[in-house]
Order: sequence, then C-alpha cells, then structure tokens
Amino acid sequence: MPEWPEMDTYRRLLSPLVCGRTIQAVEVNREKTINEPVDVFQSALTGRKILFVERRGKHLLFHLDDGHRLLLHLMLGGWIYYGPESEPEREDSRYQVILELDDGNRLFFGGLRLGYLHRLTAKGAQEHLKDLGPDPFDPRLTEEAFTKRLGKRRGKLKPTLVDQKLVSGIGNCYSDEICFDAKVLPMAQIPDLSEETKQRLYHSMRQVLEEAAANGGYMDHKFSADDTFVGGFDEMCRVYDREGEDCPRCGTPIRLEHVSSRKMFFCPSCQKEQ
DNA sequence: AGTGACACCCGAACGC
DNA sequence: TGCGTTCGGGTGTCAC
Repeated sequence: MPEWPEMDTYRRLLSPLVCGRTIQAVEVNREKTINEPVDVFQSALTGRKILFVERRGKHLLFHLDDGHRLLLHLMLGGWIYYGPESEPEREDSRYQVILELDDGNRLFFGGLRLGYLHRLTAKGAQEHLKDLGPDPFDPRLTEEAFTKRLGKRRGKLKPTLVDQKLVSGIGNCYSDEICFDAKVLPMAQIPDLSEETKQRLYHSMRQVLEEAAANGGYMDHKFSADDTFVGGFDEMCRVYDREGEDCPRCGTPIRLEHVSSRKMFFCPSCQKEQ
C-alpha cells in the first residue's frame, strides 16, 4: 500500500532524525522479516552509524557506515514509527524489528507481513533494485521520454502504471488517482491513447504524487507521538476507495471494477477510453 | 510481451 | 458476542 508519496514522506521525516545516529541495539520479533540469522543481524548492526536515507521506488535504503545498506519494503500495510516509546495502543511485540538509536529514540517497523528489512552489501542492494524503472521525478524522465516509454507498451493502462519497470513508486491507489486526473479510464488500451492523453498522464503523475507527498500521503499510522502530518492525503483521494460516491468533477457515482483481482476506481462519465 | 494464476502472510472484514 | 472463514494486496515467478 505505501507508494511513492508515503515512502518519500518517510524519507523526508526520517532523514534529519536518524542521519548520524548510531544503532545501539536491535530487536527482532519476526525472523522472516530479515535475511540472516537474528544474532548475525544484531551484531552486524550494533554500533553502525546511519549515514543517510535514500528512497528508490517504494523501497527505503538506510546507508550504513560499513558500506552495507538496510533495504526496507513495507509491501502491504507496513508502517514506521519513531520515538522513545512505541505507540501507546500497540504492544512492542507487534513490531517485527526495532532499532534503538544512540539518542534514546527507537525506529519501529510494524505491519511487515510480506514486507522485509534486509541487510545487504552495496552490490546486493543494487542487484535487488536492478529492474526498477526511473523515478517519476527523475529529470531524465521528461514528458517526451515518458510518453515514448509508455507508448512502447501494449495492454491496459492501469496494470502498466503499477508496473515498477515503467516508473517506480506507483501502486494501486495512485494509479487510479493519476488516471482520474488525466481523464482517462484505467482499463483503456495503451495503443488507443492519443499523444495528448499520454502527455496528460505524465503531468498528472507528477502533480498527483507531489500533492499527495505534500500532504503526508494516505498512511493511517502516525509517524510519531506528535505527528499530525502523515496520512493527510487520505481524505483528498478523488476516486480511490470511493465507490458510489459522487465524482468530484461531474457528480457521477464512482464505479469499482476488478481487473485480474486488482481494484480500479474510476468515474465512468468524465474518464475516457482514449 | 501480455495475461492470468498462484504463493507469500496475517489483520480485518465477513458470515453464521 | 464469538468463533471460524474469506479476502486483500505488492511482488516474484511460472505457465500459456
């Protein structure tokens, strides 16, 4: 669920808090979340300094002072919490991994059912991310580069937008929001799209992701005790999870359809096939 | 190359 | 209310 805006929000919030901090202790409550034996993971991380935090697509990379990286993917329903103590209503055991920092705060990784936190070499991390497409805001991904890239694809628009090889970071929610903003149906066939529509998709992609990130994305977990920012975009979604509600543009009820077990929310009136 | 099916996992939602 | 069952959703992989 966490997509580009959610992960970039985490990166922005975490960077000033954890850069330069040393990991003092590591708690692992679910061994499958990590990629090596718990004792190896713990002793390798203890004493390591976090240099900086990088986002690649929906991944977060914590760069460590020994050249290794901690690679995080929240997948479905994962979240991050930061503070001296966990969220009051949540037991520590609900968190799969907890990193204790040298300033008395802790980084809590929760909801990692399919998500993971892997300790990798620089090479290992690179290998893991080798198939990721460009970032939506990569300066090399110009309007022309994007429309060309999209134009090479066949098939339906939505499955292509969520394909991390096309552009990295777009998932179920924002693909629907982008299609709505660009006034095109998510089930439209890419070869049918006009050049203008592909150009609109490019600008909608950047506009929607930027607006969502500026409002804290749609995460439903607080980042810290006094956090009122994360999740602010939840009520700003135009179509996602709004089946039956009025389209904010034309008033037609939003429709939900499934394509290969994937939800698509759209306005059947003001979003078009081309 | 696109499409669909499946496995992974477990909290949440649902049904009785 | 409470217990058992089903479902969802990103990604990787595999078959067609």
